[in-house]
Amino acid sequence: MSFGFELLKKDEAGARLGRVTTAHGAFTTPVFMPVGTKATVKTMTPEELEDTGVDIILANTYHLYLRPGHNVIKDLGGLHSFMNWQGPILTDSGGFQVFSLSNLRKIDERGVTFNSHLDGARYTLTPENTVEVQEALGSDIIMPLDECAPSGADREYTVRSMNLTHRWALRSKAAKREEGPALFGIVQGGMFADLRRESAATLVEAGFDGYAIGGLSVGEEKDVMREMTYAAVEHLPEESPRYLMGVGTPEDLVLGVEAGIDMFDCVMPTRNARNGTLFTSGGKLVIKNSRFERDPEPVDPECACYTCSNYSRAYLRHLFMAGEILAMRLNTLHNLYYYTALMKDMQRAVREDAFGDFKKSFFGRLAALA
RNA sequence: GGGGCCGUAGUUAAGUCGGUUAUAACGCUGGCCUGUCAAGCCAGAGGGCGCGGGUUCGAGUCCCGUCGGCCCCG
Repeated sequence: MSFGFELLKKDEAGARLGRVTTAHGAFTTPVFMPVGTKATVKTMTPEELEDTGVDIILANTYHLYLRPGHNVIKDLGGLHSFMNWQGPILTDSGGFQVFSLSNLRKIDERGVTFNSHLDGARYTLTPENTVEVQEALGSDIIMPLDECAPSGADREYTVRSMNLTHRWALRSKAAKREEGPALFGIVQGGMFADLRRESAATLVEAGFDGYAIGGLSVGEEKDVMREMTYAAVEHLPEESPRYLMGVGTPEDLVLGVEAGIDMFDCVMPTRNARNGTLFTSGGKLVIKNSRFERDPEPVDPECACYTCSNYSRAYLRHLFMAGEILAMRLNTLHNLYYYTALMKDMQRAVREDAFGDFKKSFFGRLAALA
């Protein structure tokens, strides 16, 4: 297997600089992975992703299994060839859909039975077939099936759910081909710090190529999310990559890196772009607001992206209000550029022993412009 | 000349046999979006019913007149 992680540097607070190697190339961490659920990061071509600085993307097992079907993709040479993205790909297992499509599924020891959100057809995801599907897709990093419990889950439910997730993780590991992709373990444990520690320790004992922290940013308070992150990280090995699943806002990313997280993914930059919210060095900007009707300035005067280099807020607002497809493209391009640039800034800060200063100026600027 | 239909938010319409603060959609304004069921979701503002009379306890709903638009017959 060609997967590897090298920890290049760690600062006193815990922020890390690292390097992940996969079968489809290497990338520096901390890294942000845009979400390309259905084998496309919505509105962007792979070339455009590369140009904005994207290193690795995420795709979804559940969605691709339903359509077009993993065997179709396998027959066409795998996901990389199919979608023309030659960089690393991480696939999520469908575990999040256990949570987000909770009204359409049933969980038992064997796995999760869904009614397809597309046509209602019933089918079952198990730890084993989830691994099989992800291997067929040709993913570089695969995730085991897990249960992402709701934020309000009580301790009894959470313990049961966590233990089930652990058993599924072991079954996933057993199902994986020897020379297959990298497999991460997913720490669960809800909003209970001791369960988070227990979950991390259990998975580390079993041994995985990397460790993800799942089940966060599901509606809990920010400080709870932080506490859970720290509780899990505490028991994760230095020499393995850590992935905080589904997170988050720019502020979350900075705090996550400080907590020692190496990888992140989130729909926020892409979805918010399509819904008219842009991220800037001065905070969020809702481009559809009427105050931008005649604003000739770029979205973020400090941004070097294609959108900011060529178009005014007034034009972007016009495109958005008119429902033009280009609005979503230009907005997505900007947000992804902002996110990847933020990660590169943090990499540089850790490399130069200046992460503390970076964090201070990052939050200072948001506060000053708020 | 005769007959008929239609005028209700910015727009297009719904308003039962007259009965609380006149509906909806789109548009507009604002907010939200965290391992994508998401070009999505939530909320808000906005009209007193073409105009003038009348009947009635009560009129967008009924009657009369009038203005505007459309249609049919001469």
